Amino acid sequence: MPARPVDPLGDDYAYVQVADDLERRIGAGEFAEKLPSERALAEEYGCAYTTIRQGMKLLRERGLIVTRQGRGTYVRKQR
Amino acid sequence: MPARPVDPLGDDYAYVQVADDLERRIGAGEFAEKLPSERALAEEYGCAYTTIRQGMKLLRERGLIVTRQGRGTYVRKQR
DNA sequence: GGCGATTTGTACGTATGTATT
DNA sequence: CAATACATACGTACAAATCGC
Repeated sequence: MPARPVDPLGDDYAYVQVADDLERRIGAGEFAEKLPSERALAEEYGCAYTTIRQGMKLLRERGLIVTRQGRGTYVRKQR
Repeated sequence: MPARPVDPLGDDYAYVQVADDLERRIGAGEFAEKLPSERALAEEYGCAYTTIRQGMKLLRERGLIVTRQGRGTYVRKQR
């Protein structure tokens, strides 16, 4: 279940595409608990580190993940 | 009532300093209704445009301002 | 309606700081 | 102490919305 790389011509902004695709992958159970590092995701999605961070912020606001400095980003147990 | 430029050695992060100082100036009634442009504020505060944007975001979350693309940023009528 | 000027929005790449392992 | 990972900050470029002429 690989990442769907960001489409620069897509209707949505890159960071929204990232957030939506990560949400899809999380929903599919791809990340049991911990997500790859932000830099690794940037490579996977073919976009900038800062764009990944914008997407992650969206997911935090959606309540899907929790991020801790120096540790990583984790899938939030349901709710 | 000039801006208090960002202090790189301050306890708070630059973007928090910006937000706090703008809140102070808003409270003092310096901006009747419209704030200077983000780029102008960046010059005033001696920091990057993107840092101003982070501070503005904080102020939006605090409910103090409203921002509209192409128009500008406005002081929110109390509530 | 067009055009340019202004202003906010998104995106990039990089550097450095801070926390955890 | 070193490696890893997130956080902040910078500067730049271009896109998109708005406004005035």
